[in-house]
Amino acid sequence: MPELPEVETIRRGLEPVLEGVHICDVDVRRKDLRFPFPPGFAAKIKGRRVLSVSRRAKYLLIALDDGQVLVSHLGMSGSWRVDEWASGNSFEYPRSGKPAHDHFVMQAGRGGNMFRITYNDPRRFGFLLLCHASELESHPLICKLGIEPMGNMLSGDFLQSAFANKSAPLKSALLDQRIIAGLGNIYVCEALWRAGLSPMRKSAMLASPDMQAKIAASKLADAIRGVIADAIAAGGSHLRDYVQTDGALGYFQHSFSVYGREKLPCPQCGTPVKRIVQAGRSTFYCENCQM
DNA sequence: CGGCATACCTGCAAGC
DNA sequence: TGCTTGCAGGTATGCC
Repeated sequence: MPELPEVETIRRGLEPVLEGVHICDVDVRRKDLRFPFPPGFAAKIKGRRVLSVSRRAKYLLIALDDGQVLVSHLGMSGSWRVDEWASGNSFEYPRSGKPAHDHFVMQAGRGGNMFRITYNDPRRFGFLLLCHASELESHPLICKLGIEPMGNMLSGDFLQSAFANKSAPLKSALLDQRIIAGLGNIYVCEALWRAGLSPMRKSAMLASPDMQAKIAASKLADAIRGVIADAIAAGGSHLRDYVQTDGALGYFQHSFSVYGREKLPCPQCGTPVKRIVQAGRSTFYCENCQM
């Protein structure tokens, strides 16, 4: 479910709830998600205070007051939910009952407010781990990540040097987290459509020194930045108060140009959108607009 | 090494 | 209606 814009939206929802809370109870309800929980996982979190909620690529980073960082990756179906209730009462689930697949629950308080912060993940491709802040950058899952698509590094020049000599199609290269970290299947499809570039184009074609390639690379960088910014803006508009209750795509899913729109008309030219499979993943594109 | 298929797991929609 | 099938937004692994 979540690509970078969804993770950023969840981060913005969690930040005002979590910052400063005292974690008074932690409940780990499975022995594993994608990875096994290490022994003592809950005990290392219990009693801590949350300093900040940040993000690197699709990873949520919850910094604790003893130097540990709770790292959360949502996989395909993970989400965080916050329930608030009045201090002094015990928590009660709404009448609809306890949701399935709540795997990790923290109870936390700040002032007179009590929060229950729950990680839910039906497919269990996500994971939670603890890492010391000083070792985060060298963590095997983090250290190979490429640049942030919202950061200053992303430019036509960057793409030209990153794609030089790469034989992989643009679709695969953009999904490669070691180059740009945080793009997933949806936003790669959308960015390529905005840039008017075929997902099958060899990446190296963008790296040639001629003006045409330079323009295409720069257009692609702008398209990536734009599609991510638009999706975050749409996700942000989905925030209610301080709580983002799930990892839904917000309103941006209503403005996909090609993703999930096989046989529907291209918004630009009306040609039916094509679906193909590349490296085992669906690719949606317009064969008329994307060359 | 790069690039691709596969595995992990559950839920859901489409098709019969 | 109820079953089967295929597909899903991510990442690590192993194979060529």
